[in-house]
Amino acid sequence: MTDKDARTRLVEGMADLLWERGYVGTSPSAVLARAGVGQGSLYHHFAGKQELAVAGIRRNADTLTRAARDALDGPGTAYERLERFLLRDRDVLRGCRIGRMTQDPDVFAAEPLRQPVADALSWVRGAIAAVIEQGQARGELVPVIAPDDLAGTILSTLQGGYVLARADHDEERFTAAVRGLLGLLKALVVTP
Amino acid sequence: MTDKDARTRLVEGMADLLWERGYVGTSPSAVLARAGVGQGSLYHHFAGKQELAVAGIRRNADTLTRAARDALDGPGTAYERLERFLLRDRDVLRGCRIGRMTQDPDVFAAEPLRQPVADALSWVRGAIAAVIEQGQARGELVPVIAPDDLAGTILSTLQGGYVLARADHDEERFTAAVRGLLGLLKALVVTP
DNA sequence: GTCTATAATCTGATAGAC
DNA sequence: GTCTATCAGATTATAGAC
Repeated sequence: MTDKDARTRLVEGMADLLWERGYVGTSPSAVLARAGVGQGSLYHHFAGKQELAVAGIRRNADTLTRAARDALDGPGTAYERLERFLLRDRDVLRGCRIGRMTQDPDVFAAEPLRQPVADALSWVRGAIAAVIEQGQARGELVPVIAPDDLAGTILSTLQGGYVLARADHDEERFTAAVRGLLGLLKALVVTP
Repeated sequence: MTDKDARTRLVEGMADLLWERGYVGTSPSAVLARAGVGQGSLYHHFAGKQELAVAGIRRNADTLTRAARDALDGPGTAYERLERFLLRDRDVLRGCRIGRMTQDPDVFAAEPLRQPVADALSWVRGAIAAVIEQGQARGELVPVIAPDDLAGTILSTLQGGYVLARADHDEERFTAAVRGLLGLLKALVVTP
């Protein structure tokens, strides 16, 4: 990590700390310590904490959307693709690096911070909805629920699963919620 | 509010600020300002910020479990009771006053802060599971999903619904997720 | 019990040397 | 570009008056 330039190390350090501690819980000095750079580099490359945080959030958003796309794309029926997405490897107790930002009061209030969070979650929701829509069009899924609504339910279950798991320090809370959701989704699968 | 004693006003002020700004985002001085009391009162009644926060979290936990019980208890089929719980009036954009605490790094790390959060969410999950179990026992719901798993899915959808709504500054994201969930739950209802 | 005064430390940012 | 030095203000807490 020390082989990269100061700017890159600052963005990576901020991205990690935003995931761990959120925006109000992250101080510029903590980022500097993690990145191993001096005060001057931060204020040379960025206007301040907020501008660096925007870059950190964008980085985390890229990681999230890439992982979602990798799981949702590829072969299989709609159910199989959703299952692959729901069961993909996750650092459950760390929570969602993007979803957690919505609880931060300063992120909620400042448009530059909130926009990339909203964009990333909307993108994932849209990708899930597309799989559902295709499944309904192909006759794999019973079309009793609007794809957008069901995509919201699926993404919400994941986001809420992180919440319950972190409350109990127990990944199983997340796994149980996903298991329940997969049970519900199976009822939509058209059996020939 | 000024007609109550300093201790009560401190707990109420802390509870409100924990909901709005979380633990790391709330300073003792902000609580003092909201409660309208001096520094001395805080450190007379509590050992410090953390002990006051424990009292604030307990207060918010009481509010949550009371509201959940009021919606889940009462007449109706299992589906009707779950629907009443899912559609109850909520201050969606403010998020869940208990669920949001799980994203706070200091709450996640400090047992005295985390325990009342875990207890409250477990209580609500158990109350939902009891309704499902009863519904399955009475033959109202198809018993294809373990009540505990499904209760986790339902509570997760709510917690995640807050996340999506706050990301977009739009209550409809929460409502859509709940609508999708109700659609899934309807498939479990036994039709005579 | 409640208040104000004080203090050590941290926060977010600027100045200016190299 | 990157660094260290510095700074005004906030944070968390203690001391002691009333």
